[in-house]
Amino acid sequence: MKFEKIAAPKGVREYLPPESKAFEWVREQLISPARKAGYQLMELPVFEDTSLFNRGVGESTDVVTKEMYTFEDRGGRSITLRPEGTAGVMRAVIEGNLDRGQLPVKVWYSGQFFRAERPQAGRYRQFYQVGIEAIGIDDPALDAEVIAIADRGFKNLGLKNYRLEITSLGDAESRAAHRVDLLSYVANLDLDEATRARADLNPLRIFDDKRPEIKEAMANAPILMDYLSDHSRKHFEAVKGYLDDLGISYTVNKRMVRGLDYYTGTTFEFVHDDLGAQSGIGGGGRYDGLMEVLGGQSLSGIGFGLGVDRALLAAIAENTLPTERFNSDIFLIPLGEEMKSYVLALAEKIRSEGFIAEVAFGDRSLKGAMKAADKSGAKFVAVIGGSERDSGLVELKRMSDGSSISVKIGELQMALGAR
RNA sequence: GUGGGCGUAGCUCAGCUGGUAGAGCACUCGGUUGUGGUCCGAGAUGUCGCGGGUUCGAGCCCCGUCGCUCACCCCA
Repeated sequence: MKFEKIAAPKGVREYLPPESKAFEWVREQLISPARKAGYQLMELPVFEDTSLFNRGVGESTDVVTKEMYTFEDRGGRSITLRPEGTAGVMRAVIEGNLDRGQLPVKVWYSGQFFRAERPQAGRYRQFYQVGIEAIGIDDPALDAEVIAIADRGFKNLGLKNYRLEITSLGDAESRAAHRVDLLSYVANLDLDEATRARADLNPLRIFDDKRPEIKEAMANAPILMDYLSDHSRKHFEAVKGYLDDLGISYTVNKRMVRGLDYYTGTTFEFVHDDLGAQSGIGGGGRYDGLMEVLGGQSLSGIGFGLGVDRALLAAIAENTLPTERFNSDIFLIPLGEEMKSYVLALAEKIRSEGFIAEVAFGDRSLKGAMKAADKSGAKFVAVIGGSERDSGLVELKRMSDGSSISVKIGELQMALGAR
């Protein structure tokens, strides 16, 4: 009987050893600046009530209209695999009453997100993001710190070929004024059907079109930044000032568009130059109406999401990954069946001292076991047979140069630490 | 969802104008008594993505399909 193989679902990105080590490292570099800034972990479900995203992310967004993994569960509830992180965090903050305590609420998260898009380089149906949210304080200094935390993560990775673009999408008042003028401008353009449909959903989208003829047509379109209210303008100027003081370089992109409806005010994007079409490695911004829309208080918030998969691709492109591979400290080879139990116990003891100890399994020849030890990258090897057990002495062999010393079995841990 | 490119051993690939599959690396074992990385020898591994067609005969040609990949779109 031969069974057919089952492949992974389309578009998922998996990280297997040895590559998983690089993934783990990248994720840690990206999130450690948030921990150091006092952000605390929030561990959330990967699926939520569908209406959370419909309302939170926005009915007009592509994410909601055509990219969500939505299904009915056994209780007849409509469930969606989370396509982004902010809506879920806000839901949990409201539900857990975190907004009733000390503000700002500062949390970080890490995990998988899901969008049913056509996969391509750097774009997967299940992808990994780390992110932070700071909720409840509307202070431009906080905006600057949030951006600085993201930037620090990328710097931790050793990345250089990326840039930070910022803009302000203004408050509701600024946007309403702009929208009127933009709609009438776009109405006079000669657009194809698909583009017209996108324009009707959200006219800002047309700013993001990559086709030269569209870019040209939009050259004289009204820019949101020219419609900012006094409050929005002052806030944005202050953010830029803080970034300057922090020595974080940026360019103001007046035509930046974000695909999630909740963004307001300060909005930013990190773009890497070596990644092909999917070049955004992180992005975020302020979302002033979101909590209220989700049934909570009217509090402002700001946060970001960083793409772990893409950051890893960027680190590979810039060749900044650390080169050391997985190494155990010692590889123990039991000689014969009767020594296995003794060696398993010895391995446990060595591990309890904080060392990484592996055991040779299977009844292979000593030569085969030595090969396995070599491939494991172990720094030391010890062969343990009856004579070692009886004498209490073992040859501790250093794999890098083949030298060995005789040590007492009971003092193996000390020898590992010393050498 | 729309296009382009590609699908041969675990990996990277070769396969002449169609004659029923190969290399390198990796893997396993061995080169005599309990010690790896080099070297030598031996071995295992493929429904040539899948289905159909043309042909005496298809990995090579045709059609379809699935998958991967890149781009559009969108975004992390």
